Amino acid sequence: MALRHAILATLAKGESSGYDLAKSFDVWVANFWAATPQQLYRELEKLEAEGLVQARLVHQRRRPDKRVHSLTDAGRTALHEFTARPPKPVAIRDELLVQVEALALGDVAQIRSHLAEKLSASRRKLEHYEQSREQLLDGRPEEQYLARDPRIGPYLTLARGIAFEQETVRWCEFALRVLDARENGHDLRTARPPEPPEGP
Amino acid sequence: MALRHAILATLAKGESSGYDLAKSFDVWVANFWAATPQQLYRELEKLEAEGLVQARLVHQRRRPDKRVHSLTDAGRTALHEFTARPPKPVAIRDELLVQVEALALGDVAQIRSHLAEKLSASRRKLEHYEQSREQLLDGRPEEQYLARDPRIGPYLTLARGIAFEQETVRWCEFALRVLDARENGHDLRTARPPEPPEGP
DNA sequence: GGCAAGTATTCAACAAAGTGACTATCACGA
DNA sequence: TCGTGATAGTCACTTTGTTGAATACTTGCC
Repeated sequence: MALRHAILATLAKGESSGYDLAKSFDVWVANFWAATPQQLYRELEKLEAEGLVQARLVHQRRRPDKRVHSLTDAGRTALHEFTARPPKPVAIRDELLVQVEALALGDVAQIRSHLAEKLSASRRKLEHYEQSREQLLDGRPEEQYLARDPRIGPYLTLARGIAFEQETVRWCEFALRVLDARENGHDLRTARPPEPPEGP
Repeated sequence: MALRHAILATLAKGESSGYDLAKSFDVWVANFWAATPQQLYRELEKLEAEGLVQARLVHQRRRPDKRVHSLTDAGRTALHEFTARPPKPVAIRDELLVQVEALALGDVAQIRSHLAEKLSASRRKLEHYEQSREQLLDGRPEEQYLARDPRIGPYLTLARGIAFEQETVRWCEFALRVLDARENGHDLRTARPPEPPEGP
């Protein structure tokens, strides 16, 4: 019963269809929770049955009809109660890190290429996040936003996502430098641990 | 079928009992995969049945007997094959971030205290990781380790864990400063985004 | 005019993960 | 000697998550 709260939190920002939700819970987009469309549709049905969410059918001229979901008062209450409970510790499952852990018995060339792919995927994700940030800020200075805008929650989680991906990029670069140096017998003075650069 | 590879990767560092594994897969310890003891014992049974892992019973004088598991050749092969396949994207599930996302409808005071708890938990975890790092390095300079030691895999994943927790600490501090400033109407010039400090 | 790609949702079956309680043994201290 | 806590493992049950479809409409491109 945890995905449901992620859905409620997303609907708190405004009504949306299952399809819209699916896009924002996509693994390539989500910065704090991932889910497949199937999970979302199933959970939305339950939430509706329990009265935490209501749906209305929207006819569209040029597209299939869609069901647009929004929070009910009960949903808002449930969300509030959820935020008051201690959160479960983060669960991270990272197959790439498992592969790196197994480097000694693993296929080093393949792991290198997985690292390289992850690096470019993270860079793309970072660009995407930065765009969302621009949209949220909408030209205003960050300080003003932080001090007053009611959408501070989404801004903070986005900031977390950005920092996480930046860290991922630094770590992939570090790991690749280390592996390169080992293969070529170069010295490692250029392959320092991922000390974060100074921010912008 | 993903936990199994995490188990194989851990056993690649040396044989261990289910109980030992449980400790290193504990949510408070694991830096890339978390699992409960039940999951581990169940998966170990399967791995044994499939011949990827072998177990021997160890009688202990002062403790209950234990079953110590180690990789078979088939297990090593399976692990190698796993590292050659493209990894699934990271899955992160972070209830605290869901709560922060829902800040506008949430219990702000409670969320603040969850952030504060997370902050101190991350600091403890970081201390723990730093100790593991000292143990791995064993007094040698990092460069030498990076260039030659066969346990480079565990070192890299540990480095990732350390960077991740440092990032978590920075973000929690940032979020707490922002919430404080909002509550007190202070200005936010001291609540900058989590720009990483220069490393040690 | 046909086909891919995007929008929008649903079904069925299965695999994996989480919860909570339960059984033991031993060490240590009050 | 009684409880606590660490060690070591098991059972039963429920909830989640994954896989791989199928359906149906529209736009845009070649």
